[in-house]
Amino acid sequence: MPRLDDVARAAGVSKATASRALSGADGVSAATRERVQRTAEELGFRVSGAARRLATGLTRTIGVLTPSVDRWYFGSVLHGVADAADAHEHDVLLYDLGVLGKGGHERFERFLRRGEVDGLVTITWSLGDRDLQRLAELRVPVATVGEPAERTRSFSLDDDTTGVLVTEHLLGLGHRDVLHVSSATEVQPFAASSSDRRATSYERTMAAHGLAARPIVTVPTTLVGAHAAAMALLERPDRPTAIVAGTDEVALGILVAAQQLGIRVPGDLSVTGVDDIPSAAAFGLTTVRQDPAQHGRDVVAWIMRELASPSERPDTSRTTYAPELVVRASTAPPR
Amino acid sequence: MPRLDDVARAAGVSKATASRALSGADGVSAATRERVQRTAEELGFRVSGAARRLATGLTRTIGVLTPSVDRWYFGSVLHGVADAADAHEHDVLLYDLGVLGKGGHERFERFLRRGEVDGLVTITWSLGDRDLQRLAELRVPVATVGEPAERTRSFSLDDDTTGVLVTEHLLGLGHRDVLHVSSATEVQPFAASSSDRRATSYERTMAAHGLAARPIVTVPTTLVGAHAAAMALLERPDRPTAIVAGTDEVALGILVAAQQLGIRVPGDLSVTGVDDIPSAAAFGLTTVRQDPAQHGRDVVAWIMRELASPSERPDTSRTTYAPELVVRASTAPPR
DNA sequence: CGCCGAACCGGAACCGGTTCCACTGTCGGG
DNA sequence: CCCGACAGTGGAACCGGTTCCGGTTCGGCG
Repeated sequence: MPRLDDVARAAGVSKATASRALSGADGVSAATRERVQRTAEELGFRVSGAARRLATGLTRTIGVLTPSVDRWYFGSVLHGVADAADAHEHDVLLYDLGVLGKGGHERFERFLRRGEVDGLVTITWSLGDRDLQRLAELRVPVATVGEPAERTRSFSLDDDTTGVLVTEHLLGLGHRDVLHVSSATEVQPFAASSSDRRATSYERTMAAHGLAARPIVTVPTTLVGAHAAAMALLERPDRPTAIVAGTDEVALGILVAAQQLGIRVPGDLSVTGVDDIPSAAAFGLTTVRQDPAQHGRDVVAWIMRELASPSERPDTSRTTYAPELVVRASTAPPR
Repeated sequence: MPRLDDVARAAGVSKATASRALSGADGVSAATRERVQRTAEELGFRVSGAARRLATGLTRTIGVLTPSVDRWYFGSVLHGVADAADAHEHDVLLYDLGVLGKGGHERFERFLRRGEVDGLVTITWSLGDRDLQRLAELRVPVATVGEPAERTRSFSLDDDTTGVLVTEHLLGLGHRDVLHVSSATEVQPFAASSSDRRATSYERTMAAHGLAARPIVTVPTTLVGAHAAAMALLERPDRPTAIVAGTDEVALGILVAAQQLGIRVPGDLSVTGVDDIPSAAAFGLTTVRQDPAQHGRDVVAWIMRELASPSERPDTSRTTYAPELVVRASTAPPR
């Protein structure tokens, strides 16, 4: 494996010049640079990242702390992060903390001990407020995506509006008896969790129309869990004419349950979700769209800016994305 | 930020001894080791990964090349890889090549130029055979998961049996007119792709029972795509009594289409899938279970073994996992 | 024609660990 | 009692880049 020294010698220059020529720094004549680059190419030279890191102190790596990546939302954010990082010639170091509680925190500790990154993005649910505080002390740009955070910069859907959007939509169709089904957060949230804020925005909207909000029903976040809970819910005698679900997974759980119980959607029941996961389209689910991959790209863009010109005091501002209502076949006027 | 030197000085030993003490190498008395470790702890010392890498030539990192991680299968494998890698104190470097064709290959080239890993796992669809060849020349353990590969070690579901399992199941229920719906592979496969082999195993099973296999129908891999195709398919007059789908996503697409067309499942139509994705349970889909996360853990275990004691010639053996039939409510005897 | 500065380049000092090798002291065996 | 083996330790040479600093060279200007 050829070293920089070899390239330098072969090109008839010093290591210093070879380094400058290859890294694109100036102080090298065009001719020399060209020659060095060609020799490097011929020799099949590859810079040693380790050596470069040691010398510069920069890793050209950004870390991602996330709950299990096998879930759509987290995977999507990660996909966006990877995409943008790659565009900036940076690597992505993945720390999958797994389902919270189950060893996730030890993994986090290991990251703190061992992780070397230039920037860090944490995805919703990964961490509690105290942990975020410790990250902030890491002296690298840290951002959270999926939930507004106190301690760090954050990128997230404007949850205060999602409830308004779907509820208004249903009320506009003539519904009066609208129930909100929220998904249980699996971890102690920072301040008010996404699901809480989505629920609150539903309640606010109902109140604004002089309607009584039904008590929020909370079900598991997974499709299976939501489905099981929905089976019980839909058989209650006081079934509403419309349900605002906190996420698409919950909404789909309800859809499946309804089908199995012979309740027609949207004839007997209207249902809305939030997220616009890929299967939502297939099921004709009316929902609120968000683009997690884009959030991922945006957070990387911010990190890169921060790396290029660090802001004096830690930037803890929040970016919220406007939700977009997507009307499909799961909502209709009540019978 | 304290350096090893500082720790050594504070503990009254040399850098050499401090290094040995902290890295767990022997040649240090228990007392000294304990003392050094305590001082390191007190000073908040963290080894510089960059320096360690430079000195040892080892990155303690394993790379993952994958198509978009926002899809369940890929995300699940990655989850398993991350889990196992963490257990072995290794980091995970993610290279999300994205949807193939769309710049994925340039990303691959970048990886080749820049990626420094001790071991590499590539997930199905990431690469063609020629690329795999180039990876094999990288002098690090390489394994493929999700599909048997010629050039590398591989871990995958035994696709030659999945078709047997579900087809036998349907025939056992009394079905005679069984159709196979396959999903289109998005990239040129190595040899015979998963979907091809699943299809073949269906055909073989039909033949073994003296039944005519219907021509294979191919639909897009995504739920939406499959759904659209299924809408047309199910309205044809020669609708079969049972459908063997190549994946759960396709199966769900069919399920949704059936529901919208008023075709009862399993009354009018039985449907099976493959994968046992999380939502399969909620939909009561009869399917073949596989555990991608486990494959991910296994591949890491292999890499670790290979790192500990490299085999002489490249190990290109294949591990195949026995598929497991999960019977749910989407299959029943034909009417 | 002489002087000055910009452009280019080389030498050498890092970056922070690991590891080979030589050295000391101690202990068991002959 | 002496010698060899061996455990424990320190010195120093790496690993492979980047970058500071100082030295040439050369063109332009007074």
